[in-house]
Amino acid sequence: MARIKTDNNVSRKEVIVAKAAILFREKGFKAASMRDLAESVGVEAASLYNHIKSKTELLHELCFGVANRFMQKIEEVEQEMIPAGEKIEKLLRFHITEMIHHYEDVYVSDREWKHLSDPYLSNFQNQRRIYRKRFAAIIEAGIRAGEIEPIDAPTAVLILLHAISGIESWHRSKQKISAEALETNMITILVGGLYPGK
Amino acid sequence: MARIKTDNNVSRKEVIVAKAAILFREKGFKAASMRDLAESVGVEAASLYNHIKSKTELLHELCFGVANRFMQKIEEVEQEMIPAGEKIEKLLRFHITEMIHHYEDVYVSDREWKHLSDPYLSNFQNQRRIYRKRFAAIIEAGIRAGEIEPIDAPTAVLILLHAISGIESWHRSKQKISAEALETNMITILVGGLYPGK
DNA sequence: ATTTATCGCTAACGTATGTTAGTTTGTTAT
DNA sequence: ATAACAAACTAACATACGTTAGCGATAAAT
Repeated sequence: MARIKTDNNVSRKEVIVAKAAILFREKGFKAASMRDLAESVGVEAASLYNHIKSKTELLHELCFGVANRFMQKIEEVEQEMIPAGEKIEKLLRFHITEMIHHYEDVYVSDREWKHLSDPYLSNFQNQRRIYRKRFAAIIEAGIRAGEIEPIDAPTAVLILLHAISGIESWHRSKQKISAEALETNMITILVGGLYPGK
Repeated sequence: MARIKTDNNVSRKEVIVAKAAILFREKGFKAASMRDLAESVGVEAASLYNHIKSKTELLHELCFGVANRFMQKIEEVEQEMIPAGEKIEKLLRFHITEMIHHYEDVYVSDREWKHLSDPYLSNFQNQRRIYRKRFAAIIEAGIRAGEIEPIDAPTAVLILLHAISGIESWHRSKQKISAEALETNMITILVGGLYPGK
C-alpha cells in the first residue's frame, strides 16, 4: 500500500493541497475531479478524505492562504514612513514575486474563488474589497501629495493588480526572460504611467 | 408551448449563445449546466439541441467570435501609416470598448477557452499567440524608432492586455465612473509607462 | 509483543450532467 | 384545410462526480 510521501515536516494534507493547486490551475476547480487529484497524489480518491473534509476545503485553504499573505504585507507597508510611490512599488514587487514563486496558489485564488461557498465566499470577497480599498487609499495619499498623477485610484488599483496577473502567461511560456528582468519591466511600465510629466 | 422569442433578425441560436455567455461568465463553463441555460432561455434542456450541436459549440461560437474581431482590428491598424504609439493606443481603446460593450463574450473567451477541445483548442491558442506576436511587433517597431521606452515587448503586451481585463471588476461594481473616464484613466496609466523620460 | 491510531483500499450510493429518441404542438406554405 | 417543417415537450440513457461506510494494512506507542 503506497503511502503519501511527506518530507520535511510537511503534513499529508499539505501535500494534497499543493497538488490540488496545480490541478485546479490546469483544469479549473470544477473540471478537476477528486479522482484526478487522487491519481496525482498516488492514492485512491476515497483515501483523500482521511486528510481533508471536502473538495471545497482545498479551495478555502488555497484562497485564504493567499489572501492572508497579501493582507499581512499591506499592513506592514502601510506603517512604513516612506512616500506613497515607494509603498506602491513595494506592494507591486510583492505581488510579482508572489506570482512567480507561489504561482499555482495565487492563480487559483484569483480565478477560482467564485466556487467558494458561503460563508467563505462573502468572507473572501470582503477581504478582497478591503485590500483594494487600502491599496487605493495609498494611491490617493500620493495624489494629494502631488506625487502621483491625478487618476481614479480604484481604477488604477484594478489595472495594476490585473496587469500583474499577466505573469501567468510568462510563467507558462518557453522562452522566458529572467524573473528579475520581468520584474523590472513591469515596474517600468506600471509605475511609469503613474508619475506626472511628459 | 413557450417559444424562444426572437426580435430583429436574431436567430434562436444567437439568443441561446448570448444567454450562454452570461451564464458562462457568472458560473464558469463547467459549472454552468445545460439545464441552467435552458431555464434562462425559458425552455427545456433538450429543446436547446434543436438549435445547437453541443455545449462546447457554444464556447466555440463565443471564443472565435471574439478572436476574429480582434484579429480583424489588428490587421486594420497595422496598415495605417501612423506612429507606433498611436497604433498601440488605437488597439488599447478597441480592447477597452470591446470589454465594455461585449463584456460577457470577451470575459468568457478570455477565461474559459481552456475548455475548448481539439482541434478548436489548438486553433484558438494559435490565434492568440499570433495576435500577441503582432502586437509585440508594433511595440518593437516603436522602440526601434526611439519612440517607446526600450522594454521587453512580449512582456509589455501581456501587461497591457491583462490590465484591460481589470475592467471586469469595474463592470460589476456599483459606484462606477463613466466609461469615457475609465478609458481615459487606463490610457493614461498604461501608455504613460511606455514613453521614455519621466 | 500487543494494543492503538493512522492511513489506504474496495464498494457503493445518490445526484447531476450532457445528450438522444420519439412524440406533440405550433407555424408556414400550398 | 391540409401538408410540411420547425421547435417544443417528456422520458430516459450513460457517465462522471463528490462522498460515505466498512475493512485491512501499516506504523507508533505501550
